Amino acid sequence: MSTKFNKNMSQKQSTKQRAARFKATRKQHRLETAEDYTELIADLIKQKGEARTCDIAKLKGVSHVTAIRAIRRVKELGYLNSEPRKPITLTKKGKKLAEFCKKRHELVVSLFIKLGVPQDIAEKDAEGAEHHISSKTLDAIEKYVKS
Amino acid sequence: MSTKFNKNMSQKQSTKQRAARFKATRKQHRLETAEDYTELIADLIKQKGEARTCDIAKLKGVSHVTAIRAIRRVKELGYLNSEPRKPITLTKKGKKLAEFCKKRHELVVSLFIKLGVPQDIAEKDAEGAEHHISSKTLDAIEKYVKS
DNA sequence: GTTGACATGTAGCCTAAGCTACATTAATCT
DNA sequence: AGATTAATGTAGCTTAGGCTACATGTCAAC
Repeated sequence: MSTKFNKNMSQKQSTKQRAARFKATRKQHRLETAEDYTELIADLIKQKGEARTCDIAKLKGVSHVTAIRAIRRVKELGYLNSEPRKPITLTKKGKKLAEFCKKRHELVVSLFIKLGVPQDIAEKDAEGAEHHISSKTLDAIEKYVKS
Repeated sequence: MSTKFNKNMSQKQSTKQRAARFKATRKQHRLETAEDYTELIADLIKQKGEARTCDIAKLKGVSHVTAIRAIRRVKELGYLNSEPRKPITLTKKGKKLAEFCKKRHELVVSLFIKLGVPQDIAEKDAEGAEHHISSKTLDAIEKYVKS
């Protein structure tokens, strides 16, 4: 029956679409670490002149071991340079990413604040949510925030 | 020097605050699986009358093995009942969670759409972002969406 | 009542992100 | 210079979330 056929097809389709969304979210999660560390390092360099492992670990709220290993992976992704016992620097790619992340963070926080959320909660919620905001949505947020 | 002292103190404070935000985000990530599966199961029960492992795996876009193990953990958290080779049901706690997640998802999607984001992108971005939206921020979003 | 298909379960592997405990290097302070 | 402290690195463990390959259960259709 055509009705049933169509229903089944559309169900299958929406299953696929939904699965694709979940997959995209998981992919984004794998990038979160890189984004967080890169942004943190940019901040430290701006504020202190250099980014050292122990400060990164403190800021991130993890053990220095966890930080060391995360930094190694972010390095492998090409966002930073690090040599043993030397402060960390960002590559061009890393600087770009940090800039984008900072802007995105600020826009999401601004959005929440404009909606009436208190600053501290806006910061906390933005921290997790921002990584999943695509550039199209970001554009829309920017328009609203600046209107 | 008092100035330096205060600067150090406030820096330390903000480091702690920032670390706390990251920790909260990590904690939220650990709950994401539970939220996703619970919501998915509620959907399946509503649509098909029952929730079976293989359908959950398909919807989530993972292997059935991954689904089985995730379901076991969500069960341990008290959100669902599952017995070998039987369809899964939600506990009272699970039903409540599913309801909250559904509402939250819809509100976040509505927010993005109201900001001018196309439906499909809104859905995709909401999928990842929604888990990090606190109830206070959700209230603010609700007010805006319904205004 | 067998067969075949699909659902479910088990074994065992990988990577990421977390940890503690211990080792080493560097810097600072008598 | 030697001792202390702080930073960095290594070893080795855990848990969560992925996977494939193989084993078993269930059910329907012949």
